[in-house]
Order: sequence, then structure tokens, then C-alpha cells
Amino acid sequence: MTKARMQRFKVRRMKANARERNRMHGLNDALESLRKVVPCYSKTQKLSKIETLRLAKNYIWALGETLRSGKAPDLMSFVQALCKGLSQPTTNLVAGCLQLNPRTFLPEQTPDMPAHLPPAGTVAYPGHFSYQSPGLTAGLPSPPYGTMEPSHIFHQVKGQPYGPLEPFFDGVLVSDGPAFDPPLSPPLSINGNFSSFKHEAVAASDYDKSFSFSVHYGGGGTGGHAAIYGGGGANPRCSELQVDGLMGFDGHTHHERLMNAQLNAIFHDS
DNA sequence: TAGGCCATCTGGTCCT
DNA sequence: AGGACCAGATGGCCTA
Repeated sequence: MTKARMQRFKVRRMKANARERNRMHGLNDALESLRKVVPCYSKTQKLSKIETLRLAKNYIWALGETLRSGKAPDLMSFVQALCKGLSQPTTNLVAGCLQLNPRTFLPEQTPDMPAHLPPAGTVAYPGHFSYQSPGLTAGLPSPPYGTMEPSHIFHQVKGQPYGPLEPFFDGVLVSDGPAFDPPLSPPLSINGNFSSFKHEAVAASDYDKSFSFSVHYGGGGTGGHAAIYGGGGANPRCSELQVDGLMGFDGHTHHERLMNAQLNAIFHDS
């Protein structure tokens, strides 16, 4: 290779390297944006790339499942769905963000919860207990955590310090935990997310009635997955929902229109 | 010190 | 030809 050709190669390589750097920076910027919209954003303890993607996937899935079922989940089921497949530190972070009592976070350590059968008429979250974090059994992990205050979980509820669901989580929400960072994430809330569409909270009694998410204990398996993805597809078709025009989609099926109506009944003023 | 995570470089492939 | 994308290699940093 002549000296001139070598020089041209070097220049080309430098330009390619610069482009690749910029490309990766763009990718990282997008990932940082994602970190800020998934639950448990913390400046002090940043989620890794892979954990951010996993958490985002779980978050989307859990929200979609909520939309599909048309029923508000209980907090623990929701968090356990969020934590599926996450590493122990990230699982601990999620627990810390929600200020959950880890003893109630693990199903096998909640004697007052049915350990094998979800209540009748409930929506199962199959396979969402496959990960059992040993760190959680010993108590809350050390700070720093991200934050998801109970007041943010149910922040849209009028006239309630923590929202109408708070009584349901007695013994779950930790009131005297370590000092947390100021809240950074958007509200982690089935109810909060819906209420952000509607700007109106559901009455406490309605939450009571619609609280029907449950957990499917026993390690999942193929049957459990069939339960998740059965009924015509993996995607709960949340895009079909028309919530204040944020998520419109043409081509509603009859079932989707019914679901839409059901969700409207649940999450809109009644 | 090992392992995890990350940024960067590099060469290959595909597309315009 | 040049750019975008991808995956492997490498070295640095941090933490348990």
C-alpha cells in the first residue's frame, strides 16, 4: 500500500470511527430517554442498558395486560410483572423505588396470600415469580434507590394523601425506609397512567371493585404462557384504545370495541 | 481479583 | 463510493 493510499485509509477510518461514536451516542441518548420514562429512574443508580430494556419491556407488557383485562392490578402483581427477568440489584431497585416491604414482595413469604390459586375471575400473571431475589428476603437493599413515592403511585387521586389504594397496601408500603432521592420517574401507576389520560381519578370504591389482578404461582410453564398470550395474540392491543385521543387506531374488531367500552366504563367517570 | 458494564475501534455486510 | 448497521475485540472503570 502506498503512502497516499494508507493516508486515505486512515482518514476514512477516522471518519467512520467518528460516525460510529455519534451513532452510539445517539443510541445512548435514546436509552437515557427510555430510562426516564420507565419506573425507577435514579440519578445515583443508573440502570444498565440491558436492564433498562428489560424493565421497559416488562412495563409495556404489564400496562398492556392491564388494558387488555380492563382491570386495575394490585401493586405487588404489577411490580412482580415489572421485575420478571431482571437482575437482583434491579429487582431490589424496583422494590426500593416503590418502597415495598420485601417480605410481602415475594409470594412464598406472604402467608396470607394464596400461594397457588389465583382468586376466581382474576387475571393471572403467569411466570412472574420465576425470579426470586435472595436479596429481597433479607430486607431492603442499601440505598441509594430511585424513588416512586406512594403519593406518586396514586398521585392523581383527589383528597387522598396516598390515594384510595393505599389501604390495600398496608404492610406493603414501607413507611420508615431509608432516605430516597426525590422522585424522578413519571408516576408508576396503572391508575396514574390512566388518570393521566383522563385527568380524573376513579373513586376508591371503584378501585375496590376493579382490583382483580392476581398472580399465578407455581413457576409458570407453557400452560401459563398460553394463558398470557392466548386469545388471539400476544399483544393486548392497547393501541386500539381511544383514551383522550392519545391512542387511536382504525380497524377495531368487535371485541376491541367491547374492550374499549369496558375500559371507558372503568376509567372514566361513572 | 474477578466479573459486570461501558466506550471505542475495527472489519464485514448491506443499501443507496 | 460512502454511509448505516452490526458484532467481535479490547481496555478502562467500578464494585463485591
